[in-house]
Amino acid sequence: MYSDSEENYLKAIFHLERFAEEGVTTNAIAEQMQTKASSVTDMLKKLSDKKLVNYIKYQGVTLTNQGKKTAAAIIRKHRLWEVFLVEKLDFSWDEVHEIAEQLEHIESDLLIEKLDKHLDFPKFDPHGDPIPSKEGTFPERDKVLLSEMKVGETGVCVGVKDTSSSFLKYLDKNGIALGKKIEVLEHEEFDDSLHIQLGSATMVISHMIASNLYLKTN
Amino acid sequence: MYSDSEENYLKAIFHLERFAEEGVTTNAIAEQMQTKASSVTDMLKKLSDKKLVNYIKYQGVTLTNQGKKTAAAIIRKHRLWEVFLVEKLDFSWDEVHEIAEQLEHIESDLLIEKLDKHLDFPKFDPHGDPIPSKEGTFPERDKVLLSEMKVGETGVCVGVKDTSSSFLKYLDKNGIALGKKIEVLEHEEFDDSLHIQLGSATMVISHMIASNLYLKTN
DNA sequence: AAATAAATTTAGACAAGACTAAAAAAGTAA
DNA sequence: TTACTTTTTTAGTCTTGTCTAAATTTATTT
Ligand SMILES: [Mn+2]
Ligand SMILES: [Mn+2]
Ligand SMILES: [Mn+2]
Ligand SMILES: [Mn+2]
Repeated sequence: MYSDSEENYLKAIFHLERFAEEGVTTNAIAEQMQTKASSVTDMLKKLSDKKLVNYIKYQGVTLTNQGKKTAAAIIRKHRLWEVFLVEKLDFSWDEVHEIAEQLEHIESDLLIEKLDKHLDFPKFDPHGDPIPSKEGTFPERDKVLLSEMKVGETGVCVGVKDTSSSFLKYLDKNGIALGKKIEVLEHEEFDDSLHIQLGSATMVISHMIASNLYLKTN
Repeated sequence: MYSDSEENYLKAIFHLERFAEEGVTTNAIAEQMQTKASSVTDMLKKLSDKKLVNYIKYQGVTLTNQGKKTAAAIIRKHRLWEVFLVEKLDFSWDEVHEIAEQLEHIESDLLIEKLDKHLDFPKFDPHGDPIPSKEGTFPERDKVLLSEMKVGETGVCVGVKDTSSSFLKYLDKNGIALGKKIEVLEHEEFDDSLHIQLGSATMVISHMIASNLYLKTN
């Protein structure tokens, strides 16, 4: 239906649109996609011709409904494959993104339906990101950054903001994983580091870390 | 490493090479790939530059060792994915080829290693075709076409020669599947049809069918 | 309101992979 | 051996997706 490149642009615009109040800018897309602004302009014209984006010269783009639906479908595939890689093939959560980037372009509705069933209809991927339904709606979940929690509060890890390999490996090394319970014991004013209770252990965590970890508080 | 198109050409040449005494001809490749002879010539030059084929103008091509190794790796991926689709996702054997055609181009050695393990290191795909090892060697298996068996002989279905959806569906409909035991009861001289014993049932099978079904005789 | 800077688009080029039409080589028949 | 046929290659074109360099538009300063 759509080329890999077109799909990647749609995905990039979709992600950028959530933080943009106006249209998404050419430069923002170029940076996200690691490409040149002129290449972006070329592609925006093509996507516009195909009614996937609303594009007015010099004014950035927004996705059309068709564009949003298509982007959601690609994200759905990406995240389902990530679940597969971690749950079934025993990959660790820092290894799956690049492979999912390829797998997300495999074209077969039946395949995704069967994969979804095989994985028992997961709602969140290995990084805690929501998996959109076939219809394109994203499951919501209350979550808050660890850095925004007050001393004495308790929560369960449900996601990461930064999904870089180095951050995920740091969490692994320190025994922090999705599903783990954390209590904020103490807040260090000087550098905003936190003392936390993790299972039976207690540890100190920098603000950098705490501001990239999502918890669900009850 | 190599583009999807290059990989597809290598695969086509690999399959054609097994029935060609001389080099594989341009026209044969064009037919196999559903493309034009001129496109084939273009690609043969590229593959030759990359030392994947031995190509002399007007004399057809053969794969180099590097070409053979690469082709085997792609076939390995294709067939492992087919096993996955049938064994884990519950596809039927007539639905998997097109999807495997896409999945075979996913690039990750680790993925294939883990998939292989997940599937418990299968040696044959859902159609009975051998899955080459990581090193590129194909497992052998004694097998004979049902049409070449003598009256009274017994064997177990281990593969199909024709893998078209219509043939596979015919087999499904008639309860013929890999692993099933078949005995040749009678040979009809007039049209070479066969009366066979399949489990507790007896049935008549045309020569067309019998000459596309491989059995292992003990 | 100019002048300057930044963002964006256009123009022109290139590589990959395909095609058509024409030329060249190889094979076959008279 | 010459004529005809088939196969293969070459020449030139097209599309997709990318790039650089230049032009244009928009935004920000003085
Ligand atoms: Mn990812
Ligand atoms: Mn993810
Ligand atoms: Mn197949
Ligand atoms: Mn097969």
